[in-house]
Amino acid sequence: MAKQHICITGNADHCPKARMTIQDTLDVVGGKWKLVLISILRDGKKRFRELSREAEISPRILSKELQELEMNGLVTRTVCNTRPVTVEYALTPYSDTLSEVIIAMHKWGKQHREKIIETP
Amino acid sequence: MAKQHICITGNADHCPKARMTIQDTLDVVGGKWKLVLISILRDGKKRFRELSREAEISPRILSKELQELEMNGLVTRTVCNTRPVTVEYALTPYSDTLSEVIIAMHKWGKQHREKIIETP
DNA sequence: GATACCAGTTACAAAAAGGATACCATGGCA
DNA sequence: TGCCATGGTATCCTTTTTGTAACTGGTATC
Repeated sequence: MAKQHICITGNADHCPKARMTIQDTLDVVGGKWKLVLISILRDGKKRFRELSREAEISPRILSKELQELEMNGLVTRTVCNTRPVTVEYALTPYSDTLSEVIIAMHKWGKQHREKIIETP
Repeated sequence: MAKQHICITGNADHCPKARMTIQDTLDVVGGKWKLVLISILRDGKKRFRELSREAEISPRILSKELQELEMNGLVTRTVCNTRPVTVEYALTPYSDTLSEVIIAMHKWGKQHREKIIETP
């Protein structure tokens, strides 16, 4: 993750547009968890443990994924001064630009599930 | 890959829709290469070596990814009886259902690239 | 015969991802 | 004082994914 094959020099000839832009997206939001976490956070902010439980993801991985999402400006981390300190994770406005991707994947997953159930 | 967390029994209460459907999609089309390959094949059918060169993917991985895509009904494999045997890979009609996902990811990658270039 | 291209496969290595457990610090409660 | 909960981190280990290099087998070309 975080490698960027963004070619600023712009020799677009050997840099087929479609392939590269999709790889750029995957660099930021690819992998097993990032889109799932964003999709969960679309229901509203959550705390660390809540996310861990809802996504069924171990603290270690969750911590790493959230840091990466934060670095890419998709998620904010807020420490609340409650009695046992709690931390809230929420989506940034910028993450809204991913709506189309998430909605498309959500729709496809739904229709695909229906398809493979009716034709076993 | 190929694990399915599709819960046919349908206890949807502990099966939050958005999360699961996105994971279903990732099971089929997740990973580093599948969407890239599909995106390349949208320009038209390609042979094995062509794909290998265009995606800069090694034969071993390419072979595996194509098999998985074929198993999921997204790609067809056709052996042509040319002199050195060639094999053509093409998208199936069903793969068109992924258009929205691919186009959305393509658009996002493009705009994200522009964003991070202008704000370094 | 030597070379090269086709479509892969095999064996092996490296890296990434994932999981389990223990641990830290803070503070509330009994 | 001991025990719980919070949000993590550290350590160790296993599994999965990805990559490299070499190789097969067939055909065509030089």
